Amino acid sequence: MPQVNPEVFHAKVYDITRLIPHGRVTSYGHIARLTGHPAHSRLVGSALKFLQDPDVPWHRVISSSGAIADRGDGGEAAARQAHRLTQEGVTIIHGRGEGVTVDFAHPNPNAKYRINMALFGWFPDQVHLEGYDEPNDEQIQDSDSDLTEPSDDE
DNA sequence: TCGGCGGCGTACA
DNA sequence: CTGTACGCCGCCG
Repeated sequence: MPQVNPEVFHAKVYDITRLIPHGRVTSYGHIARLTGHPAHSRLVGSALKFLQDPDVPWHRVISSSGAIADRGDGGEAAARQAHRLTQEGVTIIHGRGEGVTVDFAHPNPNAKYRINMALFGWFPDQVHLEGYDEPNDEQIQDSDSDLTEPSDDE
């Protein structure tokens, strides 16, 4: 397994996220798999967290359980995410039934938003990324040819 | 060096 | 269904 190149990994996460179709959702874990690092699901969330590029539809990435991840901020972030998805036509299951009107302006901290993954899930086995050698492989080539140097300078 | 802590995921009770 | 326990791995104190 190649080491994780943070910059490449983040770039891949953003590129893959950009490929999620309008009105569909996928999971952190699936994006991690598509980057070639299936065990880095948490890093996917981390990458999306400090995301600033408005061109990346971060709101289309949810937990594999179909629930919108709770950021522990009083439910505001999750509410925003649910709201944006609603605007895309994604049905948010809120509480006891589908199509329940949600007051996104006053999110309930205990509110949990779920999505029917069978309907809106987008889980391609593979995606084509431009600018990378191989979809599932980022071979560390000459980028770090400093192996002649022992790591004593750090 | 160590120990928590994540926009997680899976397995079980 | 909910709650707990781990594994995961980079980051930060």
